[in-house]
Amino acid sequence: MARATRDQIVGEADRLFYEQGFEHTSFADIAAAVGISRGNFYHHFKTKDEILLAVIDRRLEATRALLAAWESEAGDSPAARIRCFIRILIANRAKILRHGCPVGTLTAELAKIDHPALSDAGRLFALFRDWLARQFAALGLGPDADRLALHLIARSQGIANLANALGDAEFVEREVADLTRWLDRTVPASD
Amino acid sequence: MARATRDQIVGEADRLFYEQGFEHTSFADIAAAVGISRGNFYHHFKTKDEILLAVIDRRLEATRALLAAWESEAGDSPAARIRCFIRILIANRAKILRHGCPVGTLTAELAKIDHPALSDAGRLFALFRDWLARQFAALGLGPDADRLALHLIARSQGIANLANALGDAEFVEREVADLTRWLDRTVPASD
DNA sequence: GTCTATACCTGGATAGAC
DNA sequence: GTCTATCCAGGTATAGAC
Repeated sequence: MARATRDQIVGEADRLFYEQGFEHTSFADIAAAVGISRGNFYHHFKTKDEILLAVIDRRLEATRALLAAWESEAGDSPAARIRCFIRILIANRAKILRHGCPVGTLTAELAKIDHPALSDAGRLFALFRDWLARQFAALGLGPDADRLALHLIARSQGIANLANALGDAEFVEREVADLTRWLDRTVPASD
Repeated sequence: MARATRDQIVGEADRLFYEQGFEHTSFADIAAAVGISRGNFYHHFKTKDEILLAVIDRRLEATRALLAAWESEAGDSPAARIRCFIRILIANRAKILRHGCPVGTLTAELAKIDHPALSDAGRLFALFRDWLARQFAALGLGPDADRLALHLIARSQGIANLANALGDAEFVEREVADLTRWLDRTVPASD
């Protein structure tokens, strides 16, 4: 079954790009993780850039599913939805301490090596940005919605970044608590 | 003169590691930038890790000098000194938009490839952390000094990170203004 | 669709002449 | 201290058998 092998390749590549970085991960690494030969690998993907784009697509799809899950999970409350976003720092704490934020580290790496897929990776940020902005707008903060969304993403990035550098789990909890207080101060009391 | 060539190598490596990343920069790149042959290169540095350590040392030295400059520049006001720290985001804006924060991106890269020099790079963060904590302590915020220092560094990292991803200079100025207001709220009115 | 074999290149590292 | 020449490992990519 062609699809199954292809999906496995993309899945392992996704994990390895996150854990070891894009450049640091070789075809041999991915092939070994899937349990296929390097030759077979090329039957599914011609170049490394091609598999990077497939990984980004996979992440985009996963992100859309995540946002949809938060919407149904948190019901009609935009503030509760935003809290779902903040809570991923806690839920994924262990991985973030070791490998940082999947979106932020990939974007940073692609920016550094001036990779053409940088703009594609940027769409991951845009997904969160637009979704968060919609939640803030739903709270009646329309004029500042995008500004607030970016602020929140920047704060999250900073926490993930430093948590990764320090390896300090307590720091994450303290900063998440601080970020939650910021949200409470920012949203109208009605919510 | 041995020293001169060595310093040139470290200087160019420092720049290239920042602009292109550590792994992405080859000996050929550095040698070409300095204008020497690869063979000569090895007369000064035996391994790539050796030159990485030299670059980190150089950055540690430069950071100490920077902090000392801020201390004399801002006189006896700890709050003014902290504002110097925040202002580097504005002063280095152009470079940050293109390559991110030199400290944060190096640390993130070394963490991702599990490089032994990660702890050495961590000393760069520690330098800022301790210095900022001392300033907050001087403001009478002793019990929270380290917490506040880390919060400030995380906020800066987030701004640099997202600025790099978005390529948006206006975002930096908005967030720096926000961070400055945070500082004004945090420090006792006396200062 | 999967494999083995292999071509080709880049990058880190060494040897030895000058 | 600087060079040229060279080695070797690992990484991308291709050819072709099964």
